[in-house]
Amino acid sequence: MVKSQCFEKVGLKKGPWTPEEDQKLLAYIEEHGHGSWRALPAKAGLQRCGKSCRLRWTNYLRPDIKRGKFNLQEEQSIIQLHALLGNRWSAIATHLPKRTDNEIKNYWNTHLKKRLDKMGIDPVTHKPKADSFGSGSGHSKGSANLSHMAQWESARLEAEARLVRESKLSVPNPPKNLLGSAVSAQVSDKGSAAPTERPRCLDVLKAWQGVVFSMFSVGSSDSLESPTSTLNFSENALAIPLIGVQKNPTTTLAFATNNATCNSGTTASEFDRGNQLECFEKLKEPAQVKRNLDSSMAIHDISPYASDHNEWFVDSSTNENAPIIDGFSEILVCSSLDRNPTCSGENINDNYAGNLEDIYWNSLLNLVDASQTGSSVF
DNA sequence: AACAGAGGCAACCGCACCAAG
DNA sequence: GCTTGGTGCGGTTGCCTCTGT
Repeated sequence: MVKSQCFEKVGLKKGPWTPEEDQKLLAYIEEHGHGSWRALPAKAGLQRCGKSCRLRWTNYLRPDIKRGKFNLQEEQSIIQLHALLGNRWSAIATHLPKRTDNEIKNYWNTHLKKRLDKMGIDPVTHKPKADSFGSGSGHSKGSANLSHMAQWESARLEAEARLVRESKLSVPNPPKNLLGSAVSAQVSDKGSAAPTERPRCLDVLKAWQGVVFSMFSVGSSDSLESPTSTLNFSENALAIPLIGVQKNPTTTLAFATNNATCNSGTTASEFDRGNQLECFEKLKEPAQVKRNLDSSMAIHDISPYASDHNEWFVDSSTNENAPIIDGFSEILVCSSLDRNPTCSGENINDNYAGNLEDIYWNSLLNLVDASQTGSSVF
């Protein structure tokens, strides 16, 4: 199948758009909506191909686009989402209101990628370049679980995308009033369902954020500029939790923060083992974990840009969510029994220890569940 | 002031996917 | 089931601006 590409057509203009062209395109869409992009240029009196018009509209002219510098929160979200989703810029863009996939992609390529690289983090895998996560015999279970989280999130995003398409079909060609509301595929899905709705919080992201991003926050409020935090990786241990350990060796277990059965308030040594096992049984039941995740995703509508957003970012000055991080750290430290005298066989038997990494990741997933109950953490 | 190199970003290109016929 | 048109998406290019010499 050979399609005629728009650039093959003679007489069509390429290159930068002039203000006059912008005006024509804007005026036309404002009046009629875009409808068929292919037919639009002729109707609008533009010597451009439809594709070029669509690109100009979605990346530049759309009224709901925020331009200018990315703030720290946006940067953090991009990094975390990229860790989960890879180069799926449109999916990432759905979680960054008013930012286009193109803009995010450019920002990643020109800023964030280099910055991570400088910090010694592989921008593709989001692991330290001297990989201590999945060392030796391939990836750790943690990586695998993270991968599952990403898969779920991917599935959800795809479902969202389908909804977008469906909603577009049901409301074709929204006219004037489309301006001022979300228009793009990335944004309109939420907008069409409920105009005031913010994009849903990526609950997986929240959990991920709470744990992973602490690595960027240690010792610097502008963590991304701080290469020191990345130097804390040690062999065979997940680095992030270890940072917590270094900060507070007698921390509390809070890895299932809001689950009455599984929760906290006890120190590592006090932690009731029956309680642990009951909790872990729940956590380790994949269907349960997935149900938790699904219901969390279905119920919650907490934007990463909500006013309480900072609650689940690590604030290195106040250490607000340190309990979570430290909780994980405790677990992970205990996963390396030979290195940590506080995790002797008295406290944790071998089988249990063998599953600790599972526990870590399942606990991460459980954090998602915790947010359902109105956690103060999230 | 002039030039060169680097960085940033808008736009292009082509593949992939989907729906309609 | 196949073809075709429309659109979405991610990678890449090339122009413009900034910065250093």
